[in-house]
Amino acid sequence: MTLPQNHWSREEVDEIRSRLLEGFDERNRSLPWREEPTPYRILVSEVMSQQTRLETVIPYYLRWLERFPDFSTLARASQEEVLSSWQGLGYYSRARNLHEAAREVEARYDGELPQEPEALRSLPGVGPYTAGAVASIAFGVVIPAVDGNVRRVLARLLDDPSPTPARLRDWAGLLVDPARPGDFNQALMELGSSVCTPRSPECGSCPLAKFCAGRARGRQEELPRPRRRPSPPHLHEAVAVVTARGTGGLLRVLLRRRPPSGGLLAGMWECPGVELESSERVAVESAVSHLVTRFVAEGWMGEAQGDPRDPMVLTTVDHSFSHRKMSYHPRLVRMPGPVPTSLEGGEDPTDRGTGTALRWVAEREMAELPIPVAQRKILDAAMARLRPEDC
DNA sequence: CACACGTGGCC
DNA sequence: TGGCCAAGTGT
Repeated sequence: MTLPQNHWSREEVDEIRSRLLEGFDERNRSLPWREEPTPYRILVSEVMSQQTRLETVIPYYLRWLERFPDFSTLARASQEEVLSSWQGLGYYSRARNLHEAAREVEARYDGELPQEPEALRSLPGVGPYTAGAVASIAFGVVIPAVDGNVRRVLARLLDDPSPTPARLRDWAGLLVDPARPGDFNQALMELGSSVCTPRSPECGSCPLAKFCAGRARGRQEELPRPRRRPSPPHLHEAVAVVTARGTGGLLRVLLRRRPPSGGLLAGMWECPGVELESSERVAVESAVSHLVTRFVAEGWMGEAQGDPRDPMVLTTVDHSFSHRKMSYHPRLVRMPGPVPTSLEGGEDPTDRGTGTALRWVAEREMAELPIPVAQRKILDAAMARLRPEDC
């Protein structure tokens, strides 16, 4: 392995830095967290940006800052508020970790984010990349920040198809400008996202082309080597969209909260569902029927008598997660109701510490609850189906 | 090291 | 439609 100091001379390292920073200054991209950077805002922006495009992050960031302007506000918020604000961004453990990090900052650091990379690293949701990014951007600590963009740029500069994390850290650490570490790190990332792109990199306009070993061999397009992933499994789920009228004829939907820690979509609300062995129509009908029978037996309809009307078939919703492909097979089940007043908005009497809970949610409350994208689609379709009629 | 963990955009 | 990828982290 080539040692960092043997690859480029001192003068060449200086030139790489100045070329990169020059382009960064000229472009001078305007981003909300660059307006009035504070450690809190930089941390929020970096966590939101994990595995997520900046254009997607910006509106979430702006809303987040209005709702949780500082560590103290975030630390005092409920998990439900936090997840609601994160709803649609994905990787919801980031929100739970950021929430917990804010509480640690309040409790252990007197409300001030620590500057030391190791201290940052110990906060939940802060790994090597985020610690480096926050330390360098918010505090001027001379430390690299290696994300996917930087990895690709370095793989090409060094002509290394599979650079190890240690090698990437060493090279990025050699290059980082001691005078402007935060700007340098961002410049390297922006080069990767705008010029040194995964496909069809624009080497002609790259300020570092003359230093690029991959380019010299004409194989920049093959660097770094992509990891092959097996295609994720395709699963099926029967979904019961159970509705009833409550006080004043207000429409309510029976929703379930997923266990609040660990696992897919932790703490998010959804329509009750059952994983299916087969996607056959009868399997769906049977599963939904079982669910409804159970809800009635558990008293969710209170003293109400009568059977639900025949379930209505809603359009199947296909949704790809990062590691599985789901087909949701929803049925709209209208209960005779009314929802007993004692159950409206109340706690789940059948929650025996499983972490899951059921609740009759008014249509209006759904906007406040953290509900994943696929479930939103199901609920929207169900509400649209109900609206034209009087049920 | 491998895998879980969301969503949206692009081709 | 399907595969790839994005300012990664936790286990």
